[in-house]
Amino acid sequence: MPTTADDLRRVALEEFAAAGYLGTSLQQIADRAGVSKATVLYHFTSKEVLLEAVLSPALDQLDGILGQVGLAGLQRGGDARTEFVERFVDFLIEHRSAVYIFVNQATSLVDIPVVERANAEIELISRYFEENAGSVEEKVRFGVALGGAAYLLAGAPVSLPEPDLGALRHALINVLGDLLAPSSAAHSVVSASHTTAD
Amino acid sequence: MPTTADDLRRVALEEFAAAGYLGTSLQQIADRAGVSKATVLYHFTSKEVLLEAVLSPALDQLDGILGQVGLAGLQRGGDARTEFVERFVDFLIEHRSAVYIFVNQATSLVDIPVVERANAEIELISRYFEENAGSVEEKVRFGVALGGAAYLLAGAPVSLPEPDLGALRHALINVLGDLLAPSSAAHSVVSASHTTAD
DNA sequence: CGCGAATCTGACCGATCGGTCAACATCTGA
DNA sequence: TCAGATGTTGACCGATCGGTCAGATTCGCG
Repeated sequence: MPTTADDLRRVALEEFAAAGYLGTSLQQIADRAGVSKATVLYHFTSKEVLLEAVLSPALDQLDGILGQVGLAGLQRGGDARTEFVERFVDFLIEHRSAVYIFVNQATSLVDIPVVERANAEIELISRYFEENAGSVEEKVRFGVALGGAAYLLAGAPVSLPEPDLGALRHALINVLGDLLAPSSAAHSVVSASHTTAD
Repeated sequence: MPTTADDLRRVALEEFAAAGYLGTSLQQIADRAGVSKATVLYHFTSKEVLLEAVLSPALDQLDGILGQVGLAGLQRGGDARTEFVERFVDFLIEHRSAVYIFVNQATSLVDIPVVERANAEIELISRYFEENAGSVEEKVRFGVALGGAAYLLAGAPVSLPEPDLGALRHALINVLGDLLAPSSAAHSVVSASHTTAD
């Protein structure tokens, strides 16, 4: 059974992603969770602490992915890249609300520790892709992949087949695979065998 | 010489893009423009009207691009697509702050007419790319291109060579050209002849 | 049972929000 | 010159914000 704190984390995640951190009041979160505003501030000492509790699980998992794949392999672009893309897409889908928050609202959420942690991790990954040939374009490719995926996975007015996450995952792996391929060769590096049927 | 209304539009555009529409108060805009808050509300009857005045020029230009290129050509993917990509990238760069606002803050700005107009235009373009083969992946490619470019052009933590917009433009045309190419063939459809030197 | 810890709440606080208004300054053309 | 339009301002308004606090309620456990 979900505890009150769990409910509040879940509701806050949805509201922060849909209406924005600044656009969501503690009163709204309390109402949707069926408790009073004072209860929210009992479980989380401030709105910032609530945001941190909402984003931290996603950032922890991102840390894990970077550790497993090994960032060194991303530079020269071997199998580590294709493996990274698959794990990265699964991460983006599973934590799409959290990713949307710290990708699309980071610029307006300065001086909040958990947001600065997210920015640091994004910049870290970006640097490894950058150290390949064609520095500027490589950076652009990574930035477009990250920002584009976050935009697409949360409320873009590009009506997607919402329940069919499998097809979305397949398409994202292909598109991001192309974007993050080490050179301009090797299209569709992820074969259909990795995913369910088209 | 810039009028007070011009100053307010310029300052509001920067603030809305940097701190978000909800995160920017009329007092901040007034202070940065060197006038009182009441003066802001004299020139623009409400905060929403100010937002509309800030976003409308970009949306008008987007209308113009769609009219010139001709949306019909985008479906079958001929020369119209490559021409569209170049015009689109120039539009994204020139109006990057406005694009960032109505791409990354649209979900939290519901029921605001100018934002709904922006969503309608984005959805319109998306539909033309969708009617090609591979519906889902085509949509994903367009969504990633738009959201990614908007993310990259405004404050992404992917430190770019800021003054060198020419290199950025070149890279974006290549990357978006790849993403929006009608099939999985024809990499780097935009040759170097279209841009300045590398 | 009973008692302390954990949970929850309504009332309240200062600050800031977008917006209104009457008064004042400045400019313009007859 | 002077009257009306235009521009600007400080004072003020109700509403809502994040956050505090004392007290009520419920829970776990000897």
